Amino acid sequence: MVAVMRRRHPLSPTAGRPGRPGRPRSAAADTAILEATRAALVELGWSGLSMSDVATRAGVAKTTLYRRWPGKNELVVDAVAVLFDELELPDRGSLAADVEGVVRQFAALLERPEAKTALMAVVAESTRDEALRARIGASIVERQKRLVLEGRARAQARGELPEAPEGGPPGAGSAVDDLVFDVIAGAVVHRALVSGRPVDTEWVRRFTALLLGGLGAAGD
Amino acid sequence: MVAVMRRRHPLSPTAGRPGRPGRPRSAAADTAILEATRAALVELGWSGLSMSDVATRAGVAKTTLYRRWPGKNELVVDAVAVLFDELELPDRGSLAADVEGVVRQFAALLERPEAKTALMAVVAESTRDEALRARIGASIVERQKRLVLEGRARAQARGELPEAPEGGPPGAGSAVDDLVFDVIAGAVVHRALVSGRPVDTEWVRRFTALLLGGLGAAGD
Amino acid sequence: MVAVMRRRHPLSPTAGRPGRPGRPRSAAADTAILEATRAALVELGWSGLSMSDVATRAGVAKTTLYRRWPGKNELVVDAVAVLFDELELPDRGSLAADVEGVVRQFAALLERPEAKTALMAVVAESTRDEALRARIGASIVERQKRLVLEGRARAQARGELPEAPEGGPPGAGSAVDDLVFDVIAGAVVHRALVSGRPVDTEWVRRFTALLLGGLGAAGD
Amino acid sequence: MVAVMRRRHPLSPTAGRPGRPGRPRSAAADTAILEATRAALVELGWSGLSMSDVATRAGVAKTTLYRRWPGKNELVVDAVAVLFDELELPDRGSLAADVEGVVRQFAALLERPEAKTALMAVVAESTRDEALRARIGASIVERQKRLVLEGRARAQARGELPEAPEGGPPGAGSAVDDLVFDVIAGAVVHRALVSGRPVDTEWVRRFTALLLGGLGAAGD
DNA sequence: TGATAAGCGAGACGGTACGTCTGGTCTTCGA
DNA sequence: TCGAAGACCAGACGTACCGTCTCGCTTATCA
Repeated sequence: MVAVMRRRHPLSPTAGRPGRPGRPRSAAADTAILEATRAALVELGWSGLSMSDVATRAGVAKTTLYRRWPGKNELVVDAVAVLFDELELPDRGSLAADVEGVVRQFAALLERPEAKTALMAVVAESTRDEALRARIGASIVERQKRLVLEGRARAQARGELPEAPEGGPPGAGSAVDDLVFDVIAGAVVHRALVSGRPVDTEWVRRFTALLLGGLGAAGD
Repeated sequence: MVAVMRRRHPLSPTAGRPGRPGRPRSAAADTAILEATRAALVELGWSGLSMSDVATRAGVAKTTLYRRWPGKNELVVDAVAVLFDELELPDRGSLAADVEGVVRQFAALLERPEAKTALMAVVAESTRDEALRARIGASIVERQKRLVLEGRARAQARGELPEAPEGGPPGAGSAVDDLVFDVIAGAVVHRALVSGRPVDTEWVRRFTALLLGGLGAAGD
Repeated sequence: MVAVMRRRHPLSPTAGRPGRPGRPRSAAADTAILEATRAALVELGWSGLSMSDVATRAGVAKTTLYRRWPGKNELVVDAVAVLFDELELPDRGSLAADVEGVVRQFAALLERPEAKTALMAVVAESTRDEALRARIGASIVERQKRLVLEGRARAQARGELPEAPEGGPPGAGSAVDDLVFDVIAGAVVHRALVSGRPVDTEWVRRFTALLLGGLGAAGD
Repeated sequence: MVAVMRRRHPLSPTAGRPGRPGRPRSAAADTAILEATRAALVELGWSGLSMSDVATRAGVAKTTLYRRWPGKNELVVDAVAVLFDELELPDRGSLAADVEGVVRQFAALLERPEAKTALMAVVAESTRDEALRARIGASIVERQKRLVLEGRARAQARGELPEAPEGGPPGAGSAVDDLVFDVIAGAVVHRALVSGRPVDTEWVRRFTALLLGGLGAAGD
């Protein structure tokens, strides 16, 4: 017997079954709010962004914001999550080329000011907010990780990597997938945001070489 | 002939040569403030921390805080920087063991709640504040990077790694050092804070294998 | 064609026509704030009164204060102005008795600690703030002056004073009215607050005799 | 047997018998401080004046101020008191002319911005500070009142007024003197600062007529 | 001549209030 | 029932002054 909880802040904020009584929520408001949030992030950065300001930019009342998102953290996660929808991994013919592609995609994202300032901030907040961490995982991290899984599957199809021996669910990701993902995403983020140096061709080449060179050793 | 600039907020806030007129700054206040900051971070996290609260905890007036640090960002950097002073790398006899040691040190630090909540937050802020980035680099990043440089030098002394062919200054770090540092620090941070999974023995083993396996390939 | 200006701080702070959108201002807050202001004046005096303290006493947020009054000066003027609403001049049958009545009314007001400490202070501030002077004039001075005009009109009706020959608006007050008002109010205030002596029966008798004795001479 | 109290803040701040050990107080500092106080009053008004600012203007440390005056109130009283030393009453030949002279002297003083802003303010403060009231009385009020006493004595010498029947000390001032002083000073102050109108020739003429006309009646 | 004592500048100190801003909530009206 | 508007409480922000203190130094008197 599962009690159906009344979720006040669903991931898709406007949702709500159609047959519900009363005036339906404006879908246009959602779009305007998320756009306004990204614009505010670009202009003011994470710490300069305020809910009131977003409401004003979006031409919306503060109540409307709080009815859809519980706070600044969640709003920003949703606002930048759409940027990660654009991530794609065209087949470049070899594992090495695909890895370079992934790295460049991550790096390109991190150069967008709205992503740069927001990502680290919401991760920081998520260290004390389990629900926020889950939202980030679902909206952002999984979208990134998908690329890694795709790349691995493609390489196995090409015969560049052996088939995974383990019997987990096919799309779930093994321990090696997790490791590779942490290494790729972590290294790029650290290079770009902590070391503050460009993710340029030379660096991508070296990094890819290191990763591929080490891949065999990590599988055991 | 270099003009010595009057730094208003030096890294060591109390400094100032002794002959300066006026009542000297209380060194005890510095200690109390930094301790109070760490305590507040543990209890309230980054976003819950307020300058007023730190002042109250430290038994100090708000003016005393602002006289020494320009804002919350800088204060927190200094408060957590001392945690990185404890980092050490005992010689464990082999490169692999030393890498595992470094990884564990980083991971242990990131488990401390004051570091966990603060590090990502100040990095996020630093994306829009060049001075803050420099302060983080000097106080925190360099302290971490030192371990990598030491480990590499030790491995070279043992003959596990070839002598670096390039002629830069010995302690400065080559492109490979930078890469290795970004990979290690980035992967550990990503594992711990983004993926939200433990940096356990198994993971450390796999990661070290990957890194060492790839090291030769990245050197070119 | 007169542009209607949007007054941010009208004399009656809560005003605003009913059709205005948004939550209306709480009328109860107004009352509580003005009462709290008078209480704080009695306890702490003008210089000890602080906006924060008034807000706390009134059980109101500071923003609510500042939304209605631009500062301490204006708040205090409004808070003490209501004391002057109680001023009345019952007909005592003769000009001399009426003058004594006015004098006693003024003196009684100046014995109230909230008026004593506030009146001089806001007048002092008004020497460098034209808007404040206007507010004081409308809220306080005019209320006092009305008594003088009434007393004069009554005396004329009784035949104790000749009809005013000049043709100004009947209620506006002539130069003699102004002079008499300045003499009465000024003398009482000076006696009470500067000389620091009681406005007792003897003094009132002497003062009234002086004023009435001189009235004829001043009319030319 | 009167215990000689060690007065920490004598009226003449620099005083102190010459034989006292230690470095004597700088008399130049006194002058500079009082001048700086008047300048600050002109520029910033009473409420804008701060001890720190006065110290800076006078080229003096804050400690030096507080060693001489207990606070802003007392400092300002002393600073404006010297303006009242200039008051003089040349013999103009008749009581009426002398009264007009006194009135003009008061009015001229009240037109000086440093006096205008300071006088009412310190009187307001004095309503809750007995010592301050005494200081104002001695430094300011008595200096004004002296003119009234002189004028009365002169008129008696001329035969314009009867000799006072009472046998009090000659310079002390009778009840009528007190009344006349309160009427003159009060009316002028009220006209200038409360009503906010000029003390011009016409007003002075009318006021003097009223006062002299009423003088006989008040004496009983 | 040297000890003693006070004054002096500079500036840090613990406090308090300022007036503004933001976070979330609540209350009104009109759609 | 939603949405816009805006008032509401709470509390942090960073600044300004308050009046006191702690320095190192100077300038007097007295022994």
